[in-house]
Amino acid sequence: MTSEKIKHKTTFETLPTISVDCVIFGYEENMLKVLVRREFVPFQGQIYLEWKLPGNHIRRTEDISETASRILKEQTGLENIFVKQFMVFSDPNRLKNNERDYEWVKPRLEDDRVLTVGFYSLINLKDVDNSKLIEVAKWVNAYEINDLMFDHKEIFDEAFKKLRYDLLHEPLVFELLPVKFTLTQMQKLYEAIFNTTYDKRNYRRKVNKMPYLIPLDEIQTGVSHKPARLYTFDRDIYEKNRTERFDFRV
Amino acid sequence: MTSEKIKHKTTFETLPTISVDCVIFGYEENMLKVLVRREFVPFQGQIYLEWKLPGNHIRRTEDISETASRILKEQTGLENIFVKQFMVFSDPNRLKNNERDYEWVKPRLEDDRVLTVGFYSLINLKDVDNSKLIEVAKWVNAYEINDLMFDHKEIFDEAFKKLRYDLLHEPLVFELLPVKFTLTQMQKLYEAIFNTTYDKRNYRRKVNKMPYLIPLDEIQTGVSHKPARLYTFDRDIYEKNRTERFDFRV
DNA sequence: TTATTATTGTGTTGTTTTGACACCTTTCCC
DNA sequence: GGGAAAGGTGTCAAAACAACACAATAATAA
Repeated sequence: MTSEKIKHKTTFETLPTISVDCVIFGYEENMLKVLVRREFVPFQGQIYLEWKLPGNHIRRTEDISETASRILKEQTGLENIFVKQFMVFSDPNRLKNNERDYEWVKPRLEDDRVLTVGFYSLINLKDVDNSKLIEVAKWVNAYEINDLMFDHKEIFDEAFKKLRYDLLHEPLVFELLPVKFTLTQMQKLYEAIFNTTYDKRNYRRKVNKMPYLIPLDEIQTGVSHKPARLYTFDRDIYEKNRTERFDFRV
Repeated sequence: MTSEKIKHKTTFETLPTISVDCVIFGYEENMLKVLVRREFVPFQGQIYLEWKLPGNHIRRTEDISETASRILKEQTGLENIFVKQFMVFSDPNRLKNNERDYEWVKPRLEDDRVLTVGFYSLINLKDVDNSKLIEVAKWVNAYEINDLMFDHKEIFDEAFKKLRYDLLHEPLVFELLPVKFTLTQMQKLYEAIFNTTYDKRNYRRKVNKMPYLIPLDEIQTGVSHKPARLYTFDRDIYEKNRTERFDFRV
């Protein structure tokens, strides 16, 4: 029984100097959203309402992707979600730069020198059961994130940059869309991510070159305009057709 | 004096669960090279000659870029060199997958659960004074790296991938070239990195669109063919002209 | 001195891609 | 039935791309 207890302790033991912070992107109503957590921060006799990214320390027995997936499960109730590491933040003073935030976090830590690995995640918000969403969490328009605890704004900015960067190489938008979607939904998603607009005809010509974008024999229902044709993403075709770019920046 | 001694200890204190491993790229004689370190590994009565990437634990007071630069200084004697983090490797068993390597490394560690942050670095080999190069280090053709200790081959592969990936966004090749270089030198460098060939006329037309590639009024000397015109990279122009790509993968 | 070698530097053509642009068709709601 | 709000479509000029050969120039050898 003692040996069982020690083994159990190792499984859940966290490494005090390493954490994972997650930038969880979702898409809904033509808006790119990010999940933030609320905290009440007492400071000098006042209570401040603050927002931060979800995060946690890694466990001794975990790979960091497992940590990220665990955080996601805790926050949204979802499993098997796309997660990708994007950057390490390792300033020794990263938690100390704001006095208020530091006073709040210090008692929660074993060691206040914490390196964090940033992960971004992409969620189709149709899959999110809001009753499973952790009570203190909220989806915020990605373009309205302007003040977060610690260096979390910087982490968010870097994640957003990396998402755009990665879209040059991989069609990640499918992680944010339902299984069946219209071309316009996808267009508006790209527009939301890149904060730009694409000409519909040019965009349709471009995406129709994606061998893994499959037109369905179904159309939208319940819309007060001409119903759009539905499409889906074929992961097998995508994997079979992946090619590397032998290309460089001018 | 006791307080001074404690302060000194903190400055150099390393974090036992976090390290940095460096993939140092150099370019010479039309070959892309990588710096590897030799180790003699005793195992079951035999001594094995092994190669690994340079690496070290981070210090409590260091940002990981500082760690990477410190490793570079140790290995090559150089300072102010381009370094970029590319990936975190966090498998809890990453050091244990090979028994021989593990037995060698174990006594050197405080904790055998070590997360590492991979950095790649780009060096102009003309800047390297080989007398400053650490004795146990060697430059190896990047295409001939096939067996390294621990997960270092995987780290190397990922760095190489990221280098190519990043070249889609930034003209990093200038970090590998001397201040004055010929267009053909640069062409062969791109060819070495992408392991492909470019048509000279098409390549020249493409690079002549780089606003930051400055033709000099100098030509090569000491060559037994028509001397090529020299060019240089203007970082100020590059920074002024940076634009983001609103582009996605088909 | 001349010939040889090994490069450097250059333009053209056909094909493909890109950027800019407007209007008919289809559903729901009043 | 009319209006609103979309979905879906093609053309043209310009730019980019892929494929392709030979004159010019320095060092070295004969």
